[in-house]
Amino acid sequence: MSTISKIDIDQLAASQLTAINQRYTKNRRQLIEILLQTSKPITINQILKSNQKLAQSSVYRNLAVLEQAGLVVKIITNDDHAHYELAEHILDHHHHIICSPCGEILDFHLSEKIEKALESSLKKIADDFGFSIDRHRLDLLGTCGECTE
Amino acid sequence: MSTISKIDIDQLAASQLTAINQRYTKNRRQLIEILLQTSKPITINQILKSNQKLAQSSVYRNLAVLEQAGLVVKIITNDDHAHYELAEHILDHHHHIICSPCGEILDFHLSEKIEKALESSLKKIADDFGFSIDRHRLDLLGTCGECTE
DNA sequence: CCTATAATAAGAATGATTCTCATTATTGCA
DNA sequence: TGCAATAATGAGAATCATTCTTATTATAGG
Repeated sequence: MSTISKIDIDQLAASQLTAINQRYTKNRRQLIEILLQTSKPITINQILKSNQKLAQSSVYRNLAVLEQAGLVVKIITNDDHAHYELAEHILDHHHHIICSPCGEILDFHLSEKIEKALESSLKKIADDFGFSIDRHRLDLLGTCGECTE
Repeated sequence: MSTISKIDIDQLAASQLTAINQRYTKNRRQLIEILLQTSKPITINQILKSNQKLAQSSVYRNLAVLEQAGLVVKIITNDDHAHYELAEHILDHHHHIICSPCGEILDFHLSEKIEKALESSLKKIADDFGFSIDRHRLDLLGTCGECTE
């Protein structure tokens, strides 16, 4: 669990937005706030439900801006709706366990040992392919307890 | 690299389709054939280009059927177009390295040692979450050599 | 307090994917 | 082999998440 405070995130958000010539507006603050309060990736519809005053088009646009600023990550699965969560330097490095039937996504962590081993492996592989790597992602796909019952 | 032969795949395909009350028709044969000849996941548009006689709606429908039969896997990334490839029991277990700028996807393999360690870790995690797991996927996201130049 | 510029939000447009349905192919049985 | 009965096909329409447009509103800096 991350221990970053609200004020730190505001400073971070402001500086990362400034870096790409964007402002840290009220709407964008609210999006960060909502994502901070949620412990798992959520959809645009869930965001709109949690704050009825937000305009759909603005939420789409602002999440894209926040993603460009590196503050938010867009998660695409086989579900119809994209999910969003805060970037890993705000939360922490983690992976996703996804329920295919209902689309829910939860975060999980690998042990440090395996994570390290994996990372060094991936670094070599990226070199072999002539890729420069931004990040890796690891998903577990299955069915949650509720959907099994 | 897999050494499964064409005839084996036809038998496999026929039996897995039969299992879900579907036929192994000419169109579906051709899709399997195209995917077999390609060494990386491809989009519907690429499939349509490689065989101009296929109808778009049929390709969509039949790939969905082949996916239900467990013969084909649909790969969704942040790219606009889904990619498709043969299932892992036909190819073999592997992961994807994805170029974000151009959307290309290539296959890579982890060493057996790391793959095993990862799998046993993931099994425990799935139990903790009360999930039954179908599979895991690991993606490397970055920029390929061509897009860097 | 002004002015220039950026952000907002309502609704239109886009486009990948899915659906509809009339036509064509396939299967199993007589 | 011929005949239903049923499934697959394919052309185009429909869907729907997402993106774009544009007039209005907010913001920053002099």
